[in-house]
Amino acid sequence: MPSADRRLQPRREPRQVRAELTRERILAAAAHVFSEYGYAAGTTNRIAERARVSIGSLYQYFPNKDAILAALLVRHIDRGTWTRADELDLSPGTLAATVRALVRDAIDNHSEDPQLLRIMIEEAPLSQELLDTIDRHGRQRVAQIRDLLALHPDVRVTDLDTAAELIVFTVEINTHKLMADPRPIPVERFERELANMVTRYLRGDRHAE
Amino acid sequence: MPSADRRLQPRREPRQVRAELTRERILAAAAHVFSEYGYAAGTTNRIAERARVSIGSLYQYFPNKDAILAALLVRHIDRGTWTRADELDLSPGTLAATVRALVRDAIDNHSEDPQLLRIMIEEAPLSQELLDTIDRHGRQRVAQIRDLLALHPDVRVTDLDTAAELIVFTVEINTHKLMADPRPIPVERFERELANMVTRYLRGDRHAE
DNA sequence: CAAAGAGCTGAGCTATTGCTCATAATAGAG
DNA sequence: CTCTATTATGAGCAATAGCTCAGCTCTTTG
Repeated sequence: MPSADRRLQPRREPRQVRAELTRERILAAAAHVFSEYGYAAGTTNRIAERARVSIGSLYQYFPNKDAILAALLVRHIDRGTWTRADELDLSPGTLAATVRALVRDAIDNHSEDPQLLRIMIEEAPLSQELLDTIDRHGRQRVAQIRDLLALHPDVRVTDLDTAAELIVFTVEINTHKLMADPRPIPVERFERELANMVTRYLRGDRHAE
Repeated sequence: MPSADRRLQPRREPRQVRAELTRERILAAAAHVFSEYGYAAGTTNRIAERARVSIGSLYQYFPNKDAILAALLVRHIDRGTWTRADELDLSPGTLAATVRALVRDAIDNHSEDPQLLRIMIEEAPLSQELLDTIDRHGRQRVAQIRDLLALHPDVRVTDLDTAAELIVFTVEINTHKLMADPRPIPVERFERELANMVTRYLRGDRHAE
């Protein structure tokens, strides 16, 4: 299983509709196969078979197996995550609602194919390039949330940067957990408690620490 | 790469000291190799080589590759996690300190070989049996924390079960993240903010929700 | 309606892996 | 010291993976 070739770009750009369709079929099949078998056992032959495409065709559009998963991941990232900050209410007394919107957004963004998402994040041998892309998006999101927190009058947390990082990660990872859990907590309860935790944290408090 | 044989027990129980040492060397080597290469690329031959043991010897004590990682995981679990509940202070006004102790404990428990731990949890193809073991321990821990929360006078959260599950997972996973992060937050800051979040959540508050 | 290029096919090559087994070395009992 | 059970060895097998390439079919173009 050599994968010395680290290119992630297709070796041939689709020029006909037919080709575009094939590429699409491959990606769709890959999503199914990875999600069902995991990354290691999700073989390229299985993917090709499921896409009803020959293995040769698969390798015309993806230089190697990693590139297929990378394409799926990039596509997911590009679909965007988290509500845009400017659509949120920043008037006093609205923190709970704001946080709740963020939590709900995270849930929505992960309810599509949680199993695939888990595999992409946990099992995939990500290239450095891809890791950087993910990292960049992560930072961007953290920065966005930090700015949001800075603007909201109800936020009384001292260390804004750490707080932003902490809640972005916590919300995201807990959502993953919810989706993957074989016996998950009911969504409403989960959403409420997670939002409560974040809200109370951000509000700070006047008790003795 | 067949692994139809799902046994996790050794095929031969060590009866001489020499054998016990060999087994130990294999496990130590496996920890290194998995931690360095990941599960898939951490081949049994590499492990045997690192342990300075023939591949045949390896297969005398572990029926298959999965069993090696399983043994490492079980060993980690058995080392125990989280402070015993009865050592904690339950008098009023001590919630922050209590939570902080729990957080610190989680950090301590994961600082040994975070990379290996990550691989065990994320990359390992866990058998149902092992999954059940992990699940059981998880439930036990959640139950333990829930009982603790029920006893503490400062805790004002309504849904105790959900709260316990939420904070156990959140603390653990955030600790993982901290360890794995290429550019991690300073530990003290991390510890403080995470503990703050949990404490404030548990305290509840009297603001309008 | 050709010619040319784009797209597709799948048998099979190469590499690698998990693992076996016949054999040798070593340890401990009597 | 001898005999037996235990432990160790490593060449190599069987399985399977990722991936190539020579030749085919289909589209497009002029």
